[in-house]
Amino acid sequence: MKTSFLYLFYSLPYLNMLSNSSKYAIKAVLFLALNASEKKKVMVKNISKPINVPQAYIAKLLQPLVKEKIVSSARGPKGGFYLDETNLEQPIISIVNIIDGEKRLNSCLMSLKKCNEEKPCPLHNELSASRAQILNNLRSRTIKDLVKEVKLGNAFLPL
Amino acid sequence: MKTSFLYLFYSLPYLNMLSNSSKYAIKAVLFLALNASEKKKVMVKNISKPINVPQAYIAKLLQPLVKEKIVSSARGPKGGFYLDETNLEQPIISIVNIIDGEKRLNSCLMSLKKCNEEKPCPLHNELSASRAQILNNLRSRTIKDLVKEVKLGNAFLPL
DNA sequence: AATAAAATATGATAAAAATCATATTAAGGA
DNA sequence: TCCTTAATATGATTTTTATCATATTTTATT
Repeated sequence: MKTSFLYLFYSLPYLNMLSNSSKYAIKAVLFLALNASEKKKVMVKNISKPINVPQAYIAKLLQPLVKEKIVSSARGPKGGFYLDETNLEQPIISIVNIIDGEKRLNSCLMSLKKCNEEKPCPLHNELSASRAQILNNLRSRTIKDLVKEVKLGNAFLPL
Repeated sequence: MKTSFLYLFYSLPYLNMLSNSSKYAIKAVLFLALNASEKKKVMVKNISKPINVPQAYIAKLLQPLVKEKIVSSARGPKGGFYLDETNLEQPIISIVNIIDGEKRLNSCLMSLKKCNEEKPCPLHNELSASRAQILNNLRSRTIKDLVKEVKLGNAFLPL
């Protein structure tokens, strides 16, 4: 069945739900989940290369994630980043919320400032169903879930 | 069937294929296609309100579209914007190419500067299939097609 | 012809996102 | 204890995107 172009069109508003920074952060976290452990910490430079994000940039993105306990780290020699069990249980959405702030994902899809639950814009209800679905995914899936899916075999890791 | 979160994850790189400006422009053009004609031109201020984009902003976006014959216009009293038959036959992608430039849609999905056809990045081939599909849609569908679909009845117009 | 209404052209400003640089702090190993 | 390694904190810079402002040109109408 041919996908309706309208589908694409309607999805336009979603195309900015995540910032580049969030995407980078997700990539980095997934990379750590797959390649690091408490016994095998990974340094920023060894993260930035494979996921292809400038070192100083990804380093900065990792800071708040460490502070909010999405990622673990250790300084000094033998130091680096990794995920512990608790980290792995965090939902994907927390990464986005930390990097982009809560507002972005929750604001009006049409960027209509005056639009809100009480006074919804024309599209609010129609769109919010599919948005809710996306949000739900981000909320209910943990990093671990993501790792599981990757390992199960759809298999290639987008870096 | 539950959508794999991986699907979402893999689609991350696409989330920036279009700029906001392009989306605004597409909205404006579709709005004109549905509401204007040579006999019933629409002024910028009457476009900007319903599609909810600042007047000066959408005015600026319309200029290059007029110059490239995606949109028609007339100055002075009774002037305004509209689409003629030729305009309606233009593919959606031309809007994007004019507003964002050709580069954006064609550059590496992972924003890898060194990546190109000869020296593709690890993801290039996997991703390029689905990208090709999107591009193909944008290339093969005209504004008229879009209007037709809207009128046929999936029906609501996202403004 | 004069007037007014519209697009057009141009550029200034603001805001956000991305990137770079550097000094500081903590930890391990000699 | 001292040195080195690595994260951390901070902030500066650059680039891109979005927005605003204003003067100019064209055209219909009177």
